[in-house]
Amino acid sequence: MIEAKQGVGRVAAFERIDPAFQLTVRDHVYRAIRSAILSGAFATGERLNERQLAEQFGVSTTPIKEALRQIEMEGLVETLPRRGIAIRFSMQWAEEMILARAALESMIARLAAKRTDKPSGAELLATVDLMKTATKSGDADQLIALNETFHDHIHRSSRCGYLAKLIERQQFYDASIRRIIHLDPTERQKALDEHASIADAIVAGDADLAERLMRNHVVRSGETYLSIVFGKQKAPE
Amino acid sequence: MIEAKQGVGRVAAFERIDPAFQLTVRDHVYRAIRSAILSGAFATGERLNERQLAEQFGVSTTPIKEALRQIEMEGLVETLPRRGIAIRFSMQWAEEMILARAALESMIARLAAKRTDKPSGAELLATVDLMKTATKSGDADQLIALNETFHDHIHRSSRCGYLAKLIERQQFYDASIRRIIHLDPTERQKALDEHASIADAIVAGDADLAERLMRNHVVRSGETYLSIVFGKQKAPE
DNA sequence: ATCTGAAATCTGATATACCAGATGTCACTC
DNA sequence: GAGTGACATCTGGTATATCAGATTTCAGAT
Repeated sequence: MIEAKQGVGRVAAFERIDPAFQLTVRDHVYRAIRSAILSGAFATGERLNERQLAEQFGVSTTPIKEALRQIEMEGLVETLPRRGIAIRFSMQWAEEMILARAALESMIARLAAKRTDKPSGAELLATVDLMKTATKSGDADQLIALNETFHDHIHRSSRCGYLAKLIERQQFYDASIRRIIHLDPTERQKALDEHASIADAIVAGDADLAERLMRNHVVRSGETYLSIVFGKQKAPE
Repeated sequence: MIEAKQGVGRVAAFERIDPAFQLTVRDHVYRAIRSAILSGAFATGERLNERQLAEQFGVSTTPIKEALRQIEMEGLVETLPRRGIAIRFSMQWAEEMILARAALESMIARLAAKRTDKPSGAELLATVDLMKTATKSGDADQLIALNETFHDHIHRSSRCGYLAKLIERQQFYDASIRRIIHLDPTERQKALDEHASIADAIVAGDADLAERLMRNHVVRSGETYLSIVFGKQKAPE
């Protein structure tokens, strides 16, 4: 008995692995193609070929087909039965993805303000504090990670699994682009101020304010990304 | 030459058929399974089996797999590699789908108010007039069709292809449920009033008002659908 | 030179076979 | 009787062959 107790104490605390975590060929292909499209590797209207992709990846067409169906559901390509697969992503598409994310993220911020509790609020404010430090030191990688943590906290506080998943699909820029942005001290400061005021609004339970601030934040930072990825300024409305 | 001219004049004006219109087995399966899930044919957490589905539909597993990947991207099922496919749709999921649609549809209404022009505005108001007539006569089928026309007009005025497509996927009720709703005169009148004021706001170019009205309309009518599909009232917030 | 349309060819769509991880069963051990 | 682990079996994942619509090519007719 004593030994058993000691044994339990010594056992390494292996974390439970997420069943959906294991990497399938399909998932790898999905991410690779998606990322290529979003980074602008293909022109709008350009055709993709299932067999050719299969050959490039060195796999059969089955996982390619499944990945393409997924990418199609995201609206990034269009499948024309027996004719081909055409790229749909464009600057306009990217603009609308930002708007979609702004709409959804502000909705989730509103709910988070209504549903958050003390401990969650404290965590959110703590994250903002870490952001303040990282902003001063200019640690881009840390800021990128904290940014994700920040939005994750809000998603969790909102208790909206579906909305959170939907928002994930509206992201068209990756870490490499984010890093470029966070090199600019002015941009870093703007983002920090916005994050701080959003956190305050949520903790204070001010749903309307949180919603408005979040939308402005997503739209503004989205436009900054747009100008980097597509190299031109969005026309004012 | 003269004959050619006459010929052109006599040629029936066949419309160009949409290449994506033809139906594939995959698409049929996609719609059938999606519809079944949304109508509550499966309990949350229940498992689907690819082989079994293939047998039921009388086809191979390939189109089944592709359809399931699509449905997975909509968040209605979750694929656990080598373990199974689990239903995720639930009342909570439906609530969030309504919120997502409210967020997106209000965003698109805002843009429509900014971007609409004279002829489009006239069409929208004309649609509302037809709705008034149909509401009085209580023609449910006509109302359902006009409802779709109404929202389509707004989507087109907004010039947002991506957002419009995204919104389509947030619909969890079908014509049969809509018909039940439109049997209630009170509900019909409410919907008509909302549609009329939304149209007015858009035509007047009042983006903020159009946005607010659209959101309230989607949330309110969504809750009515919820109570029908899931048979209980949503708790007030 | 232009037009026609049959045939070659390209593409995605579907069917089938097989692989490997996950799960369940149950004889065997202690 | 409780625990163990080999094995049968179930599931989705992947590879391959074949089907059929769409497009292109190009010889032959005008």
